[in-house]
Amino acid sequence: MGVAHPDQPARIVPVRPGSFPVSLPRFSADRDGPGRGYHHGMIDITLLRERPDDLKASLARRGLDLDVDLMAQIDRDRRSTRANAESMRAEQKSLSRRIPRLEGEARQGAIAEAGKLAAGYRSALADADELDRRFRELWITVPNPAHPSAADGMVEEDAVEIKRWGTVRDFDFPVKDHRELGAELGMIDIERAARVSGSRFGYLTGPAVMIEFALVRMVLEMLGDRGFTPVVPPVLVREEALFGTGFFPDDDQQVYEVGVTAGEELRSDNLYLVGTSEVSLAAYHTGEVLEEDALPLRYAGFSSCFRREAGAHGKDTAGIFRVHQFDKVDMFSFCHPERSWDEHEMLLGIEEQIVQSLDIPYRVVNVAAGDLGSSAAKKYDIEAWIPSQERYREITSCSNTTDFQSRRLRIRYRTDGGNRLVHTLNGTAVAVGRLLIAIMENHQQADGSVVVPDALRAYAGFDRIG
RNA sequence: GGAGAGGUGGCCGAGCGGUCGAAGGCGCUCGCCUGCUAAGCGAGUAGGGGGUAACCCCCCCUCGAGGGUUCAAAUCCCUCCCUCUCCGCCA
Repeated sequence: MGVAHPDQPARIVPVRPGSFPVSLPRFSADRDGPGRGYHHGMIDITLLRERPDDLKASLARRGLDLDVDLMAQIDRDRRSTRANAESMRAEQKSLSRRIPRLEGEARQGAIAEAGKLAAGYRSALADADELDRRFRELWITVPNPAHPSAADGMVEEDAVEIKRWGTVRDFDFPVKDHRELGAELGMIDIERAARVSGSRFGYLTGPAVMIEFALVRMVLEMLGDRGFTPVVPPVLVREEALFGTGFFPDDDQQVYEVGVTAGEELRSDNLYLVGTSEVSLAAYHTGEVLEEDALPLRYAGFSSCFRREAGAHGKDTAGIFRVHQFDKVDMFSFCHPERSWDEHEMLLGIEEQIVQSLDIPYRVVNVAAGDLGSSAAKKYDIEAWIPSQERYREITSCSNTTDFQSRRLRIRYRTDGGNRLVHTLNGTAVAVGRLLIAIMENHQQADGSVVVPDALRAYAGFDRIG
C-alpha cells in the first residue's frame, strides 16, 4: 500500500461494506459447554487412537510428561461402556414405540419391561459419563502438537533467530530510555499512574496519544488492503471464549475476572477482561459453519488488553514495557487448513512490513516448542532493538494454532465431503506500548527530541516530538 | 433495575406426551423439460458420537443450556442463558 506523504491527507480505504460472508446461526452462547460433543478432544483424538507414539513424541518435544497409555485405556473403556449403554437404550426405545399399540395385560407387561431397561440404561449411562469425565480431565491437558519446523527447546532463550533487519544506530550521545524520554516529552506518566492505579500502569499523554492513533490508523489501512475487516470487539468475554482460545485452563492466572462487591465477597459477573483481542476475534465465529470459498476470513481487531502479569514480579518494572493495560491491533485469520502455513508466513510478512516502515531494527525468532503455549503449533516473535537495554525485545507475536482453537470453538467450513475444522492464526499488527518504546528510543536525538518515522508523519500530523 | 413476549434445521415457520430429527415454505444440489433465461416437474439436502478395515448400513445424542417427571418429552415441571418490546437509568 502506498503510505500517504506528509503533504497529502491520509487516504481512506473502503472496506467491504455489509459483505458478511456467512449466514449467522441464531445466537446461543450456551450451546454446548466446553468439552461436550465431538470436540471433547482438544486435539484430534485419532492421534491418541492410531498414533500414540507420535503423541508421546509430541509431548516430549514440549517437555510434558503425560500418561498416554492411561489416556488410551480410558478412551477404550469409555467407548465400550457407552456402546453398551446405547444398546440398552435402543432396546428400550424400540419396546416403548410398540406400547401405544398394545392393550391390557400385554401393555402393562411391556411398560414394566421397558421400565427395567430404562433403569439399566440410566445406570450404564452414568458409568459412561464418569469415564468421559475422567478422560476429559486428562485429555484437556494435551497441547497442540508443535509443527516439525518449530524450534527445539523449552524456554524463551531456546528460540532460534531466523532473520535480522535494519542497522542498529551507533549513538554518539548518552541514550535515554523510554521512561526518561516519555517524562521529558510529556508522553508517558508513570508516577501519576502509580498513584491512581498502582504499579504497571501508565498514562499516555500528548504526542504519545497522537502517535498511538496514527499507528492504529496506518495499520488498519494497510490491513484493509489485505482483506482484513477492522473490528472493535468486546474486551469482556465469557469463560467459553477463553477456554476456546486455549487461555483457560492453562493461563487463568493471567486473566482479570470482573464482578461486584457483595458484602465481604466479590460476586463474579462471569466475565473476564481479554488479554488480547485474539480471544474475542476467535470466538466471533463460535459454532459456525463457514463457506469454503469465503476463506480466509481476516479481521483486524483493535482493543485494550488486560493482563495480570502474575509471576512477572521484578521483570521489566520500569516504564510501560510490561503493564496491566495496553492497546493493540491484532490480526486474526480463519483459514483453509491447506493454506494455513502460507497464511502464517504472510502474517509475519505484514508484521515485518510494519516494523520496517517505522525504521526499527529487529530480528525474527522461531519460538521453541516447549515455550509455545498450549494452542500454537508454531510461533514467530519479532523482537525490536531497544537501545537502552542493548538487546532485542518482543514486540509482536504470530501464531498458527491450526485446528486447536477451531475444535474447541466448533468453527468449521463446509465441503462436499462434510464439514471440517478451519485453521486459525493470529498475529500482532501493533502493540502500541512496546512499539511506542521502540520508536522513541530508536529515533531519539542528541537534543532529547524524537523524530517521527516518515511513514507515520501524515497520520501523526507532526514530524518531530520535542 | 421493573414488566411482558420469545428461543425449533442454511433461513422462515408448524408442531394433541407415543415411529418427530421434526409438516410446509425459501434457499441450495442433481436430474427432466425449455431456442437462452425465467417459470414448471422430480429427487436430494442438519450436526455430533459410536459400531465397520472401508462403503452400504445400523445404533445413540442434539428442537437455547442443564436437571426432573414418564415405559416414552420439541411437547409437562424446575433452574439458568440469550434475544426482542415497553418503562427506568445512562456515555
